[in-house]
Amino acid sequence: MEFNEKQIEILLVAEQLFAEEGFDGTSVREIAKIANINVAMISYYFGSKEKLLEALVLYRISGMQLHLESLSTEDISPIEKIEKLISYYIHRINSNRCMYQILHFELSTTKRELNLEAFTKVKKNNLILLENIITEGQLQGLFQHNINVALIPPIIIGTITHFHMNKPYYVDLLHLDSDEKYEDYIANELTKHIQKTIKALLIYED
Amino acid sequence: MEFNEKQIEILLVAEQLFAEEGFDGTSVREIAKIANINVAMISYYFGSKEKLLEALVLYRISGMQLHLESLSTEDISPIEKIEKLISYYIHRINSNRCMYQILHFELSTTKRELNLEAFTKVKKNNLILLENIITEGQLQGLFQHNINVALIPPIIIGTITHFHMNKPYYVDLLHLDSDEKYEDYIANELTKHIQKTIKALLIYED
DNA sequence: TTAGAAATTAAACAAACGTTTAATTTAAAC
DNA sequence: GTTTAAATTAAACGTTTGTTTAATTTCTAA
Repeated sequence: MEFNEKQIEILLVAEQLFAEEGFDGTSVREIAKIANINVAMISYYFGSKEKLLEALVLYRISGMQLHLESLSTEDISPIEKIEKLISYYIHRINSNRCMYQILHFELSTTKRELNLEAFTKVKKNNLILLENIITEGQLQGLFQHNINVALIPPIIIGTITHFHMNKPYYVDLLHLDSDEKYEDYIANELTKHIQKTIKALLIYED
Repeated sequence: MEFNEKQIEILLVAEQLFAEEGFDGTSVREIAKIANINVAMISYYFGSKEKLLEALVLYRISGMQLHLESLSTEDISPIEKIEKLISYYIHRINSNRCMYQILHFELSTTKRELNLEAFTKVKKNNLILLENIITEGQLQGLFQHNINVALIPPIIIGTITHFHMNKPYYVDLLHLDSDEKYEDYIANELTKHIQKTIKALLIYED
């Protein structure tokens, strides 16, 4: 599926609005107004509001796969690989914040049936990559053996997502009184915190 | 604010629907139908759909404070206190799953301005409790000192929330092919996993 | 038993919704 | 320059939305 400039403009406007106000909280007229097009263009291009959402999800997820295949073969320690993997992870969630927000809702609503196979595939691929790194670390005697690898991504994704969702609360609590400070905090403190947590979990003797 | 049986029935129906289909995805007629009342009763009792949401949030949050004041003075080790705190935490999120789902969305939407002071207060209280336990552990030489306490709740809440939101994915991945298995997994594996993670983080030497 | 308040109802309200229509403009191909 | 297809438009479509009205029933207290 390929889109022209106008279609992409509509997709981007829809993405932001869907993230901010929810799919059901966003009207096609709102999208059309901000994208500077006629309402009918949405049906004309995408068929319907719901198909617009499907197109958007597909458009974003296709570009979401981590480009980390090379990581497995890099000549650095498993610990460094974990650190790299986590910062890539965080970066991806950060740069796809709106889409994650949308998916979060769509995953838990019974209203629509989105085909999220592509998303599942991405997640499973990343899990295998993580498993490989951990196995490598275990073979080198660096990591413990009784580790539930499937529950590591939830820590990473969950923590960041929760942080984003409760932005006002953490902005207040941590005095992040500018967008720059907020972004910096995620890129530094929060990233380090998660890296440290996962490292601790891998090394910690139960 | 006190509610009679009929009002509570409406609140409970609304809670489930708001969680499943979102606030904007739920119509007052749908609520009325399931709650077996006339649509006008919602306006009659609560004023409006939006005020119904406000009432619901208030109704739930008021009963949400963890009853853990006693935990500080219990005669168990800081590690055990942390473990207890986490399982209480998880239990609370589990038994307030719908409300968390609703709050998650309402916190990140710009559509409505909910007064969530009460919720913030609960969170801040729990943070203080956590800080006290960690300080106690540090004084006993059990925990490290360079710990960002404010970032510990996000790990706990974020991980569980993420797990719930991606239920279909984890049901498939972990073969949790019945509701009982799913609940058991949260109460056992996932809870232990989070406890282990936090303990590791507190003990791990950077 | 009766008066008054509270609860409940069906119907109507205007506004907003997603979508379609039919007419018109723009662009591309010959 | 003409023809044909694609893009764009304003208007209208039928539903559904949250809310209000006004009439009626149920309950409560004197």
